[in-house]
Amino acid sequence: MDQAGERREPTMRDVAALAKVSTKTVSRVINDLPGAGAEVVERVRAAARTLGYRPNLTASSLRRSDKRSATIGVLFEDLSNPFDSALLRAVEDRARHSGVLVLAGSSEDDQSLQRELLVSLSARRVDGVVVMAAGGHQDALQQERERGTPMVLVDRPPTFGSTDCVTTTNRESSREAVLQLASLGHRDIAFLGDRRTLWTSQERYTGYLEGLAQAGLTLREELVRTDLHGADLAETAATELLDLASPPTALFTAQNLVTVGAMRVLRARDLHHHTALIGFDDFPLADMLEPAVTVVRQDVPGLGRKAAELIFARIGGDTSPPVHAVVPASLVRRGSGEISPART
Amino acid sequence: MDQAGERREPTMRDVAALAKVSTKTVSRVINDLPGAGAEVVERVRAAARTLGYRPNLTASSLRRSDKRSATIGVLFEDLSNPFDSALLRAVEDRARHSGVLVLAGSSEDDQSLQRELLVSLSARRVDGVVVMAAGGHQDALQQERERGTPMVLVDRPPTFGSTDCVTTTNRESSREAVLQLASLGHRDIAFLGDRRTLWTSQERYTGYLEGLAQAGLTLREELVRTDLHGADLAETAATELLDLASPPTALFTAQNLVTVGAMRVLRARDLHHHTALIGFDDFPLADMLEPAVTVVRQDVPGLGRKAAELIFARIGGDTSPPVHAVVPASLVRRGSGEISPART
DNA sequence: TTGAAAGCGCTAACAA
DNA sequence: TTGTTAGCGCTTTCAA
Repeated sequence: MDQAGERREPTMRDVAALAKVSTKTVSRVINDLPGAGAEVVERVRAAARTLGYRPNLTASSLRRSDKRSATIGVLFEDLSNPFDSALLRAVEDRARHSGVLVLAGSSEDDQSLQRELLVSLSARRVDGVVVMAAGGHQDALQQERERGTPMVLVDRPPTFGSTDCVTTTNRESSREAVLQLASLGHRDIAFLGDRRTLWTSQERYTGYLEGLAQAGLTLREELVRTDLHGADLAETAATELLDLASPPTALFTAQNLVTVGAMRVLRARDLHHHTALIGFDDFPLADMLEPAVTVVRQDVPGLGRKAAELIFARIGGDTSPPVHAVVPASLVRRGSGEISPART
Repeated sequence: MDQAGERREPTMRDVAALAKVSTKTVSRVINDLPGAGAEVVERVRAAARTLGYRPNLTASSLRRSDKRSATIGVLFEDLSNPFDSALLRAVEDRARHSGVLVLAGSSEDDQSLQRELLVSLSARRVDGVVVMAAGGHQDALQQERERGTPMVLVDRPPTFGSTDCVTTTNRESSREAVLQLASLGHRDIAFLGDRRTLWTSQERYTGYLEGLAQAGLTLREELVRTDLHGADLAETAATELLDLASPPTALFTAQNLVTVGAMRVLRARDLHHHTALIGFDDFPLADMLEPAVTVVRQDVPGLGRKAAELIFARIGGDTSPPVHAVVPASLVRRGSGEISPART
């Protein structure tokens, strides 16, 4: 008895044999190249259909002179994070228009994992990569870039030259947030930030300092808490801040989960209508909380589109000097950032 | 002047030449295969390093007898959706352990787009696919499956046999939610659901009906609203329901965005502490709202892990009969579902 | 332990 | 318009 499942996958040769033409002709038909008679085209198409022929892009890109795989790599920190997945989606949409597929991976902000994934992508000969660089040195990225792989960094800039990047207005928007709080009369504005090794954290902190300076306020070192990786650490920090003899009347939380942690504490102490709060990064339902949360909103689809645009330009052969594109974020006033300090 | 960028990518041949061995020996070293003298291994490694050689998986998988690409495809509805991206992440984690990369795409619940993406994956000879089937017929999926491509459906079952799938307890958990509301004395429980073409919507509606029946309640047709695709439509529907002469005292919202839309309306009418609400699908900050929202929570990482486990088993050669795995969801009581009806 | 020859499925370069 | 030959970078097969 024949086992039906054991049929060999049909190739161009099989199609050619059935259509009584050469493989080259089949190739022309499959790829819609000119120089094939209308009648022959039909015969080849019919043969392909009969056999259930599927083109093999792997074999094709191996032989083709441009060596394109029609695939790009995306290496973000955590694909389940809303920011990362929104970016991925934006890149994917652009890729689809070029018939390009996306190989996606999460590097968990781990250098060696990022290096491994990069090697994996490299072995598959992706046409380019969009990367959220893991903290620390970027040797692996630089090395891959110098091999000639088109590369765009998002969210964080390269520590080496020669590659494009797309970031948001971390510093300027943070400054704006602090100025907003200061304009309401707040003089004791706390800063709660994520890991200091992150470029974005540093930028947001610098913006905070600039805001204070511009508003003529003095920095109170004890109101600055950093390395708050996760909502739990943020809760602890917020608790300590509010326990100070002279607690802050406003909080600037420089990251998503930090904002959530701080909110929990304010709520637990029933201070959420008395202590002002502005967070960096928008989040779902921020408008449904009480009070609704004022945030700095990044233009995530905009970041993704720009990154995609750049990588495809480079893949297309653009050799102009590297670009650092900055996509503006905006302050979304919802209430929590518009609370004035209690009169003294 | 030489253009440094014009160097040809080194191949195994180049490495072989430099190490003064055959390409076969290089192949053995690169793939850590036995049968290579310790001394030769070192010479080859050194040569590879000197030249900056990168193995070409594309060429390798073309020639190799198993034809594996060490790549799987993931085709979900929308990768920027938290449910989808959490699933992707779970699959990716499992894939990484096998040195497999993930080609990811969003089909937007569009059949023809799904078909196109499937063809793209197929052309790249992925070793298997994990798919969230788009609504309507599944001809393309079935066809691909019947070619022999290992396939696991998630969230929604296949309309054809012969393939694995992983879903959640849509019906049972919906029944449980309705029974919870009924046990508090609610007799007028509304159902607000997503598109009726979705299998999950149908299942959740069936669970709703079962819950009513089991509680001895009569179905009031006017309390059932379906095809609410997006928060806006849900808002409209909720408004209409609350405008009824005899409005519902409890809402069962069978999808994420529907829950959000309903909440907005309850809040706008200041009914959020008086009308009970249970939603299907958890969402971030559901516990920070007032009242905190009671939901049916799917075990998303569990779904993803199970799907990954199945696809890798099939890729590994498992030919046992197709499985329909069901991952239990759980009712998370937070407050909004524990509101009793006003006394009459 | 090592290598020579053939060929995976396809396209480039040329010729007819 | 169509076909022939060679070869992409690698692994298989088989021989040394």
